[in-house]
Amino acid sequence: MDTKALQRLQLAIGLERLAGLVRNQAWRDGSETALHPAQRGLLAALASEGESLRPGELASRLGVSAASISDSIRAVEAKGWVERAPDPDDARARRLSLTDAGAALIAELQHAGGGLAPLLNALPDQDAAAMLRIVQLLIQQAQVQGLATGIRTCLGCAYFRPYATDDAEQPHFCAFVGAPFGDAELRVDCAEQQPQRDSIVLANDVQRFRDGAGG
Amino acid sequence: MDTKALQRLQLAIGLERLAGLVRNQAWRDGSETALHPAQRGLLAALASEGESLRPGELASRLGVSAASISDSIRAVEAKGWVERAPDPDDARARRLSLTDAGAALIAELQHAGGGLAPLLNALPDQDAAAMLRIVQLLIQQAQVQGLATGIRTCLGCAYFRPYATDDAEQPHFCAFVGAPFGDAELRVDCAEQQPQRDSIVLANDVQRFRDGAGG
DNA sequence: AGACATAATTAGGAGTCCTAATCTTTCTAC
DNA sequence: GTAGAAAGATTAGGACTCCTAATTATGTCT
Repeated sequence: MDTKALQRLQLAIGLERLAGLVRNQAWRDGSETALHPAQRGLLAALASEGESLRPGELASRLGVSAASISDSIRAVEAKGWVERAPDPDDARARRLSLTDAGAALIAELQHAGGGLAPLLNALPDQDAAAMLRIVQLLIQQAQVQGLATGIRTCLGCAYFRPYATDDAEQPHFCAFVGAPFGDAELRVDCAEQQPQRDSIVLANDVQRFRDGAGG
Repeated sequence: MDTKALQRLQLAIGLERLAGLVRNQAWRDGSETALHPAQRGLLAALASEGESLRPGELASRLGVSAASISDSIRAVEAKGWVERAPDPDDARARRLSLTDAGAALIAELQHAGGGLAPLLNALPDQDAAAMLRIVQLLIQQAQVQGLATGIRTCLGCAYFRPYATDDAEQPHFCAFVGAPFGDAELRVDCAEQQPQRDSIVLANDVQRFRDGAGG
């Protein structure tokens, strides 16, 4: 096996174990309020949205099937953290929103940082920024393959202009907020994200983003 | 929320989604042989070991409880991929080994690369190497917190000498194989790994590894 | 020999996922 | 305007991953 293949295999093993860590171990911090990532993600999505969401939106946001989100909704509804209401615009649909208890819980969890935060806080700033950029690349690649289509990253956003400035510290530009920014401010879940209609449009810029050095 | 906290939150969200991708979506590639990460990890551990393993070793290697590994063993045994035999040295224990069918399956899966490989192959070499280094840091941090104790990384190895050479390309040194190497050759699952007895010993070197630049 | 520790398993339960089927409502052609 | 297709949500059924606690058998130490 050549060096590159070995490297990718090691990376795959590492990511696999990290993923297992995230979904099986790290969230069980022993506290009363420990919550499985699926349920936490559901509450977090509602909290970040501020508004109510429909089950279908939630499913695509979280990357699971409609049937699965229905299961998770039942679980968090039974615990009194979300409410279902009919959708005034579409009688087929429902609107989900956080109860006060649910809002308080997710706020507390995000403030406390959760099981993964201690790992990430231990990361040097430079590595955290690098990781954020790499995560964008991986997610974008997943989107190209039809996975993870609901994730609202900068790299998949119509407003994103990678390496559009001359400033090495803040090389990117967001056409929505009209401001330059750097790798450290990249977003993985941006409420203002506008999915690119045509992924070809930014192909060149994305290439530069891939190269990482602004080249 | 300050910039740093926001960044870590975005990173947490991104890793969370990536973890979900790995464990829920990416492995379902539509092929007949698609295998859940838990079962694949079990077979891969046996394959990389070459020898038979005991359930307990497997459990610590994969970071799940003994009861959970028992479940997974039942599943792969029912499919004819592993065999259980009594352990000659300890009548309480069992030895697990791959059947021919199991060995063929895992070899095929690893050759094909699996669901995650296309994402990783799309990553520029430099980013893959950076990622490998960061993954080591995250896993080491997890180990410090008592999670993921069974993962055999360079950073947790008694033979590892980070930044022990003057060569910027191959700054690290492995005292087991007696050779210098770079970030791209870091191992996440090394059969020769010898866990450090005292994590204090290499504290200074690890600090340099954290800083990333060999400084 | 007695006490304790260790290896593995089972029992029981929560919960995440999936596909397929069902029901209702809305959209789209004719 | 109405028939048929499409879309939103749910249920049914099933595989499976996890856990803790209890159980059984075997080792080890004094």
